[in-house]
Amino acid sequence: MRLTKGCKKVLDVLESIHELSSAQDIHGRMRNEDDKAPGLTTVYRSLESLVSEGLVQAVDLGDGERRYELVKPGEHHHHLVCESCRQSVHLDQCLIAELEEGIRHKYGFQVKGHILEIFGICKVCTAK
Amino acid sequence: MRLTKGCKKVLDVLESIHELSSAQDIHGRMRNEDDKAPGLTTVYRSLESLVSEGLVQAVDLGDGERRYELVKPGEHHHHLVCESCRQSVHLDQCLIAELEEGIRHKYGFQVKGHILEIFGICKVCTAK
DNA sequence: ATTAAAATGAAACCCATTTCTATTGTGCTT
DNA sequence: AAGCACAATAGAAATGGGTTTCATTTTAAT
Ligand SMILES: [Mn+2]
Ligand SMILES: [Mn+2]
Ligand SMILES: [Zn+2]
Ligand SMILES: [Zn+2]
Repeated sequence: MRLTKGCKKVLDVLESIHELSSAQDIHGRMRNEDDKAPGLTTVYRSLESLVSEGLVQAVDLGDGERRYELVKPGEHHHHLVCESCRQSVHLDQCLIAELEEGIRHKYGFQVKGHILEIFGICKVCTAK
Repeated sequence: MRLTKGCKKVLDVLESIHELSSAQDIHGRMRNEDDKAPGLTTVYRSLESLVSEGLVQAVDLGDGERRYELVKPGEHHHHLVCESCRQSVHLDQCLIAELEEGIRHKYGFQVKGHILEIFGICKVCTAK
């Protein structure tokens, strides 16, 4: 599968941001610097492709607005999301992968995926 | 805080189900057995109270529809959700609680809460 | 019984996402 | 170069869960 023009623009934005961004954030940025950038529908479609390609991960923070970010191809990670400043710490390793074997043994359950996000107050905000 | 009539009806339904149910599920059930059961708004409000009382937990499976279930007061747990039959295994202990101390040490991040759900194929569905 | 506070239901509203339809762009064939 | 088939796109409209608003009904307190 090929990267369409829309996908490339979305990738550009994601490369320049490096924070979790919603589809609308991304679309807004694109439209800021170029009035005739792809429409919102195309952004959604591009994100869908990029996610299934493993170049981007979708993150669900439970607030009804999915966020996206670049990841190392095929990998994923989780976050410590600060409820005060909304910044997040991007964890370097998945805490769940190592549990999969145990879960399969104990419950006969084949793990295919998971959601994990941790909320709280970050170091900076605690200091204030 | 007192349990209103609406809350009690919602609790009744949740006691009788013992599976993750959406607000609309719950409302539907209530309306099935009683045409003039509380409206959907009241169901949402009741769930909100019950959650903040710690009697019910809200579960986010990332599909935009929150589910609810009774829990031991003040406790919470996570699930292995089967993508084939949609049933879930209710885990007996939280896998994250024990990591909190480490996270605080390593990142200076005070953990307040988290989302964790695991998806895959359950034992029964694998057998088929 | 009177009155204030809490709970309720119907409808309006919100907003991210999806669907639908018409249009445009791209590559390939002749 | 012109024609054709198909993928990609835009934009509007529909969807759908959830929340807000507000008038009305219940409940509790005096
Ligand atoms: Mn990240
Ligand atoms: Mn459960
Ligand atoms: Zn993970
Ligand atoms: Zn937990």
